[in-house]
Amino acid sequence: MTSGMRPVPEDHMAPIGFGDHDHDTCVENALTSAEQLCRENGLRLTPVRRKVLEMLLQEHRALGAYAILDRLREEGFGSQPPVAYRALDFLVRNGFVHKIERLNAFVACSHPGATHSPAFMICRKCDAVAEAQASTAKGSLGAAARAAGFEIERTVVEAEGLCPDCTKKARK
Amino acid sequence: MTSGMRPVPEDHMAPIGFGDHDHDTCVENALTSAEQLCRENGLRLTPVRRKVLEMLLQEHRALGAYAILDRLREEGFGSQPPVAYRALDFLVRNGFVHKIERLNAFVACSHPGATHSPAFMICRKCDAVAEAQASTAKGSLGAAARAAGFEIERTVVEAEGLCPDCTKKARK
DNA sequence: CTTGTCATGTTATTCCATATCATATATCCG
DNA sequence: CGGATATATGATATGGAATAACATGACAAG
Ligand SMILES: [Zn+2]
Ligand SMILES: [Zn+2]
Ligand SMILES: [Zn+2]
Ligand SMILES: [Zn+2]
Repeated sequence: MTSGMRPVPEDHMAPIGFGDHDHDTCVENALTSAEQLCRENGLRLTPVRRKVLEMLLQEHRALGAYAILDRLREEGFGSQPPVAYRALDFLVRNGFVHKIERLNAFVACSHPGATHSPAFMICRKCDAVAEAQASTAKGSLGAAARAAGFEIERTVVEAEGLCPDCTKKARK
Repeated sequence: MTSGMRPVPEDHMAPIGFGDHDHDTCVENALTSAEQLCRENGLRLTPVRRKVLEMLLQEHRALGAYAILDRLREEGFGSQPPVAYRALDFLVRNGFVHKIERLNAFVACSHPGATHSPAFMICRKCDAVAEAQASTAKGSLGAAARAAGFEIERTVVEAEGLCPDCTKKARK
C-alpha cells in the first residue's frame, strides 16, 4: 500500500484461517474493502486482479500460480503465466495477498490495509493456512540481526504443522 | 540426524556468515566433523554427498540445485537433477544443509550436530547468508499457535535485508 | 493528435523439482 | 561363501514455477 495506512485494532488481528465463519460474507466484505482501499489509494483493481483476489479469498488456503491460471482460463481471461504472475504481483505489492514461500503459493491477506509483517501457520495435512502477526524485530532473530549489523527489510515466518482439526482426527 | 544428538554450547551458535574468518580451515573442520558425525550415526557420506557439502561449505551463501549440478558434472559425477536433489535431500535430512525457501536454494549449516531450528539473514545485494538460532516456540508466533491449537512441527524463519558490508557500501 | 504510462496478451525460455525404471553396491544372514 | 535385502547411483522423461522479451490496447496529459 502506498499511503492511507493505519494500524488495525488488535482484535482484528486474530488468525481466521482455522475454525468456522460465515465465509460468503467474509469474501464479500474483503472484496468490498479491497475496492475501497484501492479507490482511496489510486490503485486500479482491474477485472483480472479482482478475480484473482476473489479466488484466493474463496479458499482459506494457498493456491499455486498455475492453479490460479487454470481458473482464469475458465473465466475467459488470458491463460499464459504472466497474466497470473502480474495480477499476483500487484496484489502482493499492495498487501492484499501474501506469498507462502514454503509452498510456492499465494494466500489472501487476513488483515489488509494494515502495515504488518505476517506469520503463517500451514497445515501439512489439509493445507489450511492461518495468518498471524510476526514480532519481527523482537525475538532472537532481531537480536542476532542487531548483533551482526544486519538490516532487516522483510521477514518470512512460516510454521508448518497440524491444524486443530487435523490434530483431533490424528488422535482418534 | 538420527541419534547421538547433543546440544551445542551457546558460544558456537553465533552467526558466522558475515565477517572474515579463516575459511580454508573452516571448510576443513566442517568436513571432518561431518565425517565423524556420519560414522557415529551410521550414515554414509558418499563421494557425491561429500562433494556437495564441500561445495556449499566453500561458499557462505546459498546455491541453487542446478548450480550444484553443474559443478558435479565438472567433477565427473552424474549430471541429472536427481543426483543433486538426492544428495541435498540426504544432507538436509541429516542437518548438514538447510534449504532457503525464499531463494529455492541451499546453504551449509553453521552448527551441525546440534538439534536446532535455524533462522537466516539473507543479503539481497551480495547473497551472503548467515544462520542464527530461531526461538520458535517463544515469540508471538508460538503464542498464536497455542491460542489457535496449531501444533508446530517445523518453522521457516528468513530475514531479507542488507548485510553489514553492503550497508556500509550503500552509505558512502 | 501525439506522447507517455499502464495494463493485458502471447511466445519462448529458464529454472526448480519429482516420478520412474534400471543398475550397481553395500550389508545382513544362513 | 552365496543369496536376499536394503541402499545408492545413473539416466530418461515430465511436471511445475517464474521470468524475459515483444506486441497490442486503453487512456490521460499536453
Ligand atoms: Zn496479511
Ligand atoms: Zn489441517
Ligand atoms: Zn543449522
Ligand atoms: Zn551483502
